[in-house]
Amino acid sequence: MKTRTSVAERAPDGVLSASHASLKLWLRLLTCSSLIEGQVRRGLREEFSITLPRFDVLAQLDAASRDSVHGLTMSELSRRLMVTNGNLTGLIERLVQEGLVSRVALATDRRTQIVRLTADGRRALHSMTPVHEQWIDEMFTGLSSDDRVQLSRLLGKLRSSVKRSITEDHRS
Amino acid sequence: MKTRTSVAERAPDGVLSASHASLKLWLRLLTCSSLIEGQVRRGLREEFSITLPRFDVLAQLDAASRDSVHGLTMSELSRRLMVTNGNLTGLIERLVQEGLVSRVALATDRRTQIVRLTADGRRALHSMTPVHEQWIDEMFTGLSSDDRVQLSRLLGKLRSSVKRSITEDHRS
DNA sequence: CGGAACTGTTTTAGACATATAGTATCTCGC
DNA sequence: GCGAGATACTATATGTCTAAAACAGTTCCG
Repeated sequence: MKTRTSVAERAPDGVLSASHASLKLWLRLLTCSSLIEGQVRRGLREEFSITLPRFDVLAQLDAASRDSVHGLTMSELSRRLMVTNGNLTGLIERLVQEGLVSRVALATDRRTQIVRLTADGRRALHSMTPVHEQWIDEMFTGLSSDDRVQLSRLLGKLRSSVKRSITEDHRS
Repeated sequence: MKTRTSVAERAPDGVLSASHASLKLWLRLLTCSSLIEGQVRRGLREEFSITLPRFDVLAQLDAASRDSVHGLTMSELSRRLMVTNGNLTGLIERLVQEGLVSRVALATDRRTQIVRLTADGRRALHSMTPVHEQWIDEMFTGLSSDDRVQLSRLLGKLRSSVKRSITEDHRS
């Protein structure tokens, strides 16, 4: 994680409230995200003795293989997982030790490493995904079908807004 | 963070799609959260040379003082920040070193430590909050006023749903 | 060809984060 | 009072995580 809260939720419902609208929205988003992530993390640890980052790596590799791509480079993987390259090095190293993932240098460019799921890795992942998905489903039960559609739409819109704000942003 | 992605976003738009609805929603939520958090983290580091967790501590303490509470205990603070007690110990230790926060034992119960903003801490925080809020505002510009109301409502609903799922959950 | 710039990865230093175990203090029932 | 349990916090071990620097291999261009 990473941290969890960012600024106090409670604000006086007076004059300042309106200007804090975005802030409150962000805090609410962060709360949901942290709660869900915490549950998933705990579940993975207790049921499968694996950490969330490692699970994420396996899941991304599996998804990539379904797109008929044979493994991913370190850079591509770190981009998809939204973590830094340096972070990934250690993560993959541990997964290689555990035999869940293989890492081989690309012949045509000896700088790049191609990471793949091993048979063990794929097997392990497939034993976890249904349970993982069930946890998520359970946490979302309070939302109606329409709610989900709306939420998905709004989050998509937010993602675009944030990304635009990031690319335009060249404060430095 | 903590990690960022959890399971691949792309899923075949075929038969399985429907059952992955919650999963996709969760990934979208996590993406938004990670993007925003990353920007805030970067901004705080570049503009103010402070980390997000430390900023969060200061903000929580300030918010608590506005509620006419004189400081917070370690436990209350860790609850509000949604981090473990052990984590907070080191965090506060560093903030005390920097002189932004003070920590004194409660006379009536020598186990509990009361944490407060120092004058320096309050000053530092108040120089950061307007800028911080502006960053958030900017990232949310793509959402209309109505979008925000809806998103806030849906996230509130989701939060309840997740919390209920957590309290009911006694797998072990 | 041969270096300059670029790209892909690893290394390093420091800060978070969790879970678990341990210490100190308080509370309550007897 | 006094011990059992509860509570508040700290210590330890391990695992992310980032930013920045270092390293290695490629490409580009004169």
